[in-house]
Amino acid sequence: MNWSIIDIETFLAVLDAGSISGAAARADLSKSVVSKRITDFEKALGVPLFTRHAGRIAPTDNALALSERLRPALAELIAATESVTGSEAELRGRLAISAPMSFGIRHLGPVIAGFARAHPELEIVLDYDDQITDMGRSGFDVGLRIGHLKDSTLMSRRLCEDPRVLVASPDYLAMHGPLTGISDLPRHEIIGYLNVRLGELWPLNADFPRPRPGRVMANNGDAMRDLAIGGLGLALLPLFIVHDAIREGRLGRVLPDLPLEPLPVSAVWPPIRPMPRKVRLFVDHLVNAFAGTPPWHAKMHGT
Amino acid sequence: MNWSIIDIETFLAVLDAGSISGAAARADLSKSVVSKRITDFEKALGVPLFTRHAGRIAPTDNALALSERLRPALAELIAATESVTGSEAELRGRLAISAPMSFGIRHLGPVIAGFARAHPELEIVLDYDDQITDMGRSGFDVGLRIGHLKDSTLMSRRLCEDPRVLVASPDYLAMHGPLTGISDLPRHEIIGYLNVRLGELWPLNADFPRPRPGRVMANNGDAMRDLAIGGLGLALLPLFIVHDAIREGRLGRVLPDLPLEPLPVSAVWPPIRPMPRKVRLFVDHLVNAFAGTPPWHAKMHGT
DNA sequence: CGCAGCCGTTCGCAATATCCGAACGCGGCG
DNA sequence: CGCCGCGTTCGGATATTGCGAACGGCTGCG
Repeated sequence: MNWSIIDIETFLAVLDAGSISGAAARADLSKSVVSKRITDFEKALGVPLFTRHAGRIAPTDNALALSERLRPALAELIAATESVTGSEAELRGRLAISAPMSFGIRHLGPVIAGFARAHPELEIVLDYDDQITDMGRSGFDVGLRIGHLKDSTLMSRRLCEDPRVLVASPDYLAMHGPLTGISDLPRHEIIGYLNVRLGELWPLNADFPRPRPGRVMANNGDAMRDLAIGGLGLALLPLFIVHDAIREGRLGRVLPDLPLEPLPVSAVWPPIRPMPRKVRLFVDHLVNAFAGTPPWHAKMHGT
Repeated sequence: MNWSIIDIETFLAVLDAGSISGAAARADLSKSVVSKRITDFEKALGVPLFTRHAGRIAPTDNALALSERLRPALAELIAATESVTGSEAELRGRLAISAPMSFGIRHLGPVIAGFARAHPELEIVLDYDDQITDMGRSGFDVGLRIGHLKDSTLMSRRLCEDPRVLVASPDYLAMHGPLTGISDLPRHEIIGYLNVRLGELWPLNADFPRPRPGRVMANNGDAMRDLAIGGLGLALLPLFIVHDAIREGRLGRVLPDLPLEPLPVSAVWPPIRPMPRKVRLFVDHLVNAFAGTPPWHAKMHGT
């Protein structure tokens, strides 16, 4: 047997990145290293894993089937080695965390930094991306999710709640007319969220009047807010994202009596048994950090 | 993560061998390499895996628990990489075969050599040892077994039958008196088989008269035959082992009407799903090789 | 069309990792 | 006591790995 764990991890990284140079950039390695590892792994297996088209690669069917089998086996191998750190030993290995970008930028940095300082032998990988990652496929240990959970195979724990408000800029309203009741909604556009169709973004009943899909969209809340400030449409956004802009008058809240339920913020993780200690400790850390008054509540009531 | 597959395999090999030098000898490596790999692995995990007592090592509880989890995960990882060789690709990797010594020496050499020639990229590891190996722990892919199978968790396939006969040398009989009926049996000794107590070796009912355990024993059929030729007792042995000595008059068959059923010869393998292709092809090869008249039947009827 | 940019592959070289064998200390045994 | 077998450490030789440059191919743009 002449392949290594690093060969397997490189193979999976190239699959996930879709290219050798992408995987190399993520791992801070040179392209030639990644290319050579893939070639060596193919040679060890005796079958091609990728087809090459003039500087482009595409996975073979064999490669896709192989990855389906390698991921859980590798995860178990890693979990086994990490499980052997007894209850009193310090955390080791890698903790990979995914979180929505806007939430992560604002509220997770110091929380995670505190955890990292408490566990100096633990490697932390943070991925802020609003795109819902498939926990089983992407190799993340823990994710934070805003909204109702759709993947019932994951373990989850509620952290806090995230209220949303419908907003628009004064310029937008001046240009597009009044919005004084729900019957005005269909005459307006709403800025799109790239990762979710309007049907899912707009949380109220199908019978309830709704704005039209807008001609602009973005893949995170900060960008959506800025487009709304720019007068490009309504925006339905978490309060923590628009709080400052509302206070500064760049955005106004519209239809404050809309029956919008707050969204839950939860930690989720794959159902590996036994639960990896690093995951348990991190989730506990999150729960403690968000216990009581969430940060944005404190700020809003302090002004 | 700074351990490798080789670290894991070395760790498991040291556990199985019970010592660093034992594992080094099996792998044809120097002691210092194995010692350093264990130390490096312990360092990577952050916990000791072995306690050291003046040149002796003993596994910690952590080590034993870890190995229970690592073995199946590693086996799956290896099976995954070996599964990707499509139906038309040649076999690769390693096929580890265990078989009883006397049977292996006589009848398996050319069969396995033929298989190895047909699959030049496949590494073959042969272990002839009458001691029953625990397939799940020892890392063998296929085993041959003579006798009724006791491990119902293994997959198995019947190859042929192995008739046994009770024999003694003319010298033994001249010295110890006649053996003309079963009532004479308790007056005689039978040569012991190291891996099996007499209760299991003697296949007939407990009511049935039986010879006494002899003062000599061996761990394989060839040695037992030679002890019988040397006049040290009766011996109950597969026909293929004593066939030549009977023909040459060095041994005589006694009580030919004893109701001894032939023993089944089977191939066994662990229930990995999907069945590794190399195992399937090898078992098919064995079935073909032993189809029809077993080799020892042909020789006996040819004289 | 030419050019720039991006892709993956190959190559030579420097740095790093691995393996070997010798030496050492320890415990058990005769 | 000496011998043996055990595991550990060390220096040196060998093998492996990673880097960066060069290359060819393809695409998009002016």
